[in-house]
Amino acid sequence: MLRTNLTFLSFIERFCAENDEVNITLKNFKAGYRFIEQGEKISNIYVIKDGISKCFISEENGKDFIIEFLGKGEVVGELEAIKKMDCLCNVAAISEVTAYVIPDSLFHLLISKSSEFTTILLQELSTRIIQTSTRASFQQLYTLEYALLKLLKLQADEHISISKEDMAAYLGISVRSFNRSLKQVTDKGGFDTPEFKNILQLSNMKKLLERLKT
Amino acid sequence: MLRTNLTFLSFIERFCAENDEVNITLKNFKAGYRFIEQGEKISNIYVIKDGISKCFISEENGKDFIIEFLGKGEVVGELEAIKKMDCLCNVAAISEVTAYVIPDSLFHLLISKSSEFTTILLQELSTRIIQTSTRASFQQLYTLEYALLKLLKLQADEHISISKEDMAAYLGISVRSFNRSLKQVTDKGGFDTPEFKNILQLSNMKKLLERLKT
DNA sequence: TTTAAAAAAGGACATTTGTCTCGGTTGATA
DNA sequence: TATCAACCGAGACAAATGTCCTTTTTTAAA
Repeated sequence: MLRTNLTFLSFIERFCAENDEVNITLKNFKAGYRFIEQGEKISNIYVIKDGISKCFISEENGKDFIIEFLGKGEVVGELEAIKKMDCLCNVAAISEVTAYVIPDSLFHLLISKSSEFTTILLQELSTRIIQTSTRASFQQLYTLEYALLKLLKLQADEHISISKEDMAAYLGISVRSFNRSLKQVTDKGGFDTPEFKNILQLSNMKKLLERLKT
Repeated sequence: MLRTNLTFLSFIERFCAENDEVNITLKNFKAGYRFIEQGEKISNIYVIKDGISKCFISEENGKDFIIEFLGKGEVVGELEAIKKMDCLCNVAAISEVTAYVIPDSLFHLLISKSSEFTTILLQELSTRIIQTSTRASFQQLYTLEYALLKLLKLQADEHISISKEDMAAYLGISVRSFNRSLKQVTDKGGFDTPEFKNILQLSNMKKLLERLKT
């Protein structure tokens, strides 16, 4: 659920180091800041150097669906550059985020000049298709409880914690349903370790943080 | 829902025409034949020349989820070649299918030697991500009735018809729910045109066909 | 520390979806 | 044509989920 791509990140950092004059900058975003807005035009690609973002689609009925959480080395805006289209999703910082900003002209140049870059990009896009498809299938065909369990375990494994609102949006359900399933899962036991208590407690604090920063 | 990529197809056909010696063959699959099996290893890429296939994931709980219906020019097996992994999905012919079979060595060669090919491939992968994400969001956040309407309209637009089982698997629901929603939709009217009656009637025949061919 | 305001959690009910089952329909065969 | 079998559709009930509203908890201020 938290996607990363260290290969991509090191490529960019090496490229910056080796090309002083190059037109890549670093930007900082505060937690909560939405740095890409669905439907708008962009002319840059962002590569996350640090922090966690969420990439989500806002549907016309007012609901949000989180496509993915993005961590180190993940790219945003490359679909828009390749397809020359308006932004498909919103992207917002969940924690403090630092990102490389790459003009799309340079992005296209890299594709045409560096086969190493192209290979990395093909890998990245492939991984996304695989993950998106696998998840769509999983969430449609398994019970919520099962999906929730998986989500909690992932957070434990990756030592992160995500607000309840975001977890619900990721699962495509209401917060009410989320709470209900959470209770079921915890009642059945298995999650009364200090680690999980921490994750759940942190989930609440995340909300607070988001509010403070906006 | 029925994806096609005419650019890809013409590239391959032109490439074959211009390179007599090239190691690309044509294969035919009868309706119903599953030419790629989830979990197996493959060493070819398939490009559909004619006919319609379905690409689906079989989950461990016995349920299937249809990722996409693939028409002319769509590629299969390229993720597996790029990521060097076992097959993510099953792919089965729905109608009679003709496909170009391309060894993955040639596929990799094309990526490294032809920037035109690479561009087409990047476009294809991007389109897939966009479609998969958009659909996942839509199906999670809208009512079934809404999704069903969209699905029926698409079939009318593209002059195709798909079996009820497959439509249900595409929507990630049981056939029972599918029938229920279908009744709701038709009761509310708007679908009593001859065209839609045809589509629904054909849906039943599709099932019959599938059975005959296996 | 107490109190008021805001937010999160949970109860109650309605709606949706799945499972199991039965009855009617269709098609094949004698 | 009569009969059987397979299949499809839908009823009945159970389980899951959403919406709305009340209760509880948390936060902020006096």
